[in-house]
Amino acid sequence: MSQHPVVSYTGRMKKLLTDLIDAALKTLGIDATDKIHIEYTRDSQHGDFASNIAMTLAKLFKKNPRELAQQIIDALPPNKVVSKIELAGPGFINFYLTPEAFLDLLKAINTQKNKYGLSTIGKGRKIHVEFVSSNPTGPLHVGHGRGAAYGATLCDLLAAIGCEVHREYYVNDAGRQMDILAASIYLRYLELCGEKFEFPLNAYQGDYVIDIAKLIFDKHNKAYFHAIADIQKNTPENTEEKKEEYIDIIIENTKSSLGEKNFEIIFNTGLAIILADIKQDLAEFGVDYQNWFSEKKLWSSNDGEKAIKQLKDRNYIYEKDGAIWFKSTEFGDDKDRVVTRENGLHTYFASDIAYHKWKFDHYNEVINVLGADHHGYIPRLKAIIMALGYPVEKFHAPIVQFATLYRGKEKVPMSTRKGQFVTLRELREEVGKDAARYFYISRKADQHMDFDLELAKSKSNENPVFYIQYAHARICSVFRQLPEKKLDFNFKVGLENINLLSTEPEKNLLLMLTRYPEVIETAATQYDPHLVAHYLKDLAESFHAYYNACPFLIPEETLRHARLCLVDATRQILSNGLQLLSVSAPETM
RNA sequence: GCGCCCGUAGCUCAUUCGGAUAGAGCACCGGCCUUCUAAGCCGGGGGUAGCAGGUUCGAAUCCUGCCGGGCGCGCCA
Repeated sequence: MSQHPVVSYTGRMKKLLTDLIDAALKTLGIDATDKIHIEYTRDSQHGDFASNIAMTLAKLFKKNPRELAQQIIDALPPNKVVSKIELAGPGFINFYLTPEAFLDLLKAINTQKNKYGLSTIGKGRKIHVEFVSSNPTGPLHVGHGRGAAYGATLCDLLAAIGCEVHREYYVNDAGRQMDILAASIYLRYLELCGEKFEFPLNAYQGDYVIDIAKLIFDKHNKAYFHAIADIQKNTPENTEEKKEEYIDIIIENTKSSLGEKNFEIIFNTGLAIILADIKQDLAEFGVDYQNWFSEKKLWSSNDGEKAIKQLKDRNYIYEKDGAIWFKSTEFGDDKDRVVTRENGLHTYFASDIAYHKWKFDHYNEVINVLGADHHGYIPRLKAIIMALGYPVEKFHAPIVQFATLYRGKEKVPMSTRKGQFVTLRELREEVGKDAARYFYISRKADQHMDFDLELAKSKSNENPVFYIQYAHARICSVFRQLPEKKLDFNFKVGLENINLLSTEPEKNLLLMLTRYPEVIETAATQYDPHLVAHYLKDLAESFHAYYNACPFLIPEETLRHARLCLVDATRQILSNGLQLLSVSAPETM
């Protein structure tokens, strides 16, 4: 065996048993290595591990599964780790392990410390991950928080299995929504100048817009002032039916009154302040990016035109009704998509073409974490990738479902434009970063989630994250008291006496520990961070049960050392797992 | 209307991508602190997995239909 600092221990115990069964099958003249599947048992009455191999092969060879299972059992080579084998049910083979089977496990955890669980199975994968990418038209709200927590944890998991991960936030710093924001800021500015008028229904109404206007007013006073009548000229009625048209004319008037340069100053001031706020918010949430990708730059750098031209050269671009279209239907999309509008402006979709070309030009895998409202986008994104000639199977777009907010039983209405939302920052301040990070990823991403603010605020102690952290703190406390009680802990002696760890809770805890590397691998490769959250809860549960069943700080030397070996390994795994989730592992609580 | 996601205990969710008697937390009931942190442990009640079929040794999981919920279907972003 070569001496890598980081070793894959994934499925070690499973691998061991797989090898045993494989050997048995070979003696029976059967070659079916890839059919062997070992699983954990739900019930300890079925042993520690089980295999359904006899049932799988029985179907193939038209044999009696129980008879075949018995033959396999009889042919198993002798070994030191299996204490008992049973034939059960329709043909399951159940394995019971000896404590010695876990010797390497405890040794590895003790040696590799916070590196334990890392692997190299993802080595060579260079992955671009885009997540959150909320328009910089306002602060992040709790809906974005889920995407942020999911994306960040996913990235950390992929890095943990050895992938090279590039985290990126796509900044929509061009386009109509940003113009609406600039106009909204300007209107609030005019209010500060003393103008009185009805605010457009479609403008951004949050207080943060007023705050930005105040900054501009404080600095420049009335330098940008134009009469509201100029801004409102030619507008239709300010009604729900005509709100889109209304705001577009407001934008036009604002641009022509202010002039391009001054409009840009307002625009950029708003963008800079909001983007800075988002960056700080995410940083405080433990979410870091390698790059903030500017949509605007895509076009100022000519990448946009180049991407469209590439599609044109491949004959996927045509003209109709004065607009330029992309033949996405050729790649399974419902309808073709406009790239350049009749008015000559490129669409958001055109930016996506250029951006995804850029991604695949620099990375060999692309993950785009999308909010549930963007799921309809996936077919056209795939169309882009296929049309440009990139491998579509290297593109993944996991969907993060919305978190529906509740205040007690009352649903909280959410609208960015109306400024009615609970911000991610508010949530963090109320429930704390640890609880928020854990809670967000504790559910499957494609599962709808109800987020009760009252519960999160008033009873944050009920959050399972505290349960896990408590287990960690308890262990730390045990080791703190070791010297106080004039006792010591010798890891080597503990290992030598590992066979003393024979009680039910000890066996359970050992079995939980062996699962860790596989949980990381599965969570990473299946893009399912929630598996880690649930695993840690289960691990903590096994530990709390052990804690209550067996004392650790006892006079008997050998038993004490053995137990503390197990307890210390548990602390290490709890710490490693929490770190992956960006949740703290406190030593006292 | 079409497309995607989903429907599991009173509530919020798991169920190792087809395995054995479907599990936790919260809530409810009963026990456990002169002993390593009671933010804990042990025990109990609680289920036709939306409904109806199908596939097979075996289905919450795969297929079909129906019912119910969320989201999406612009020359918006």
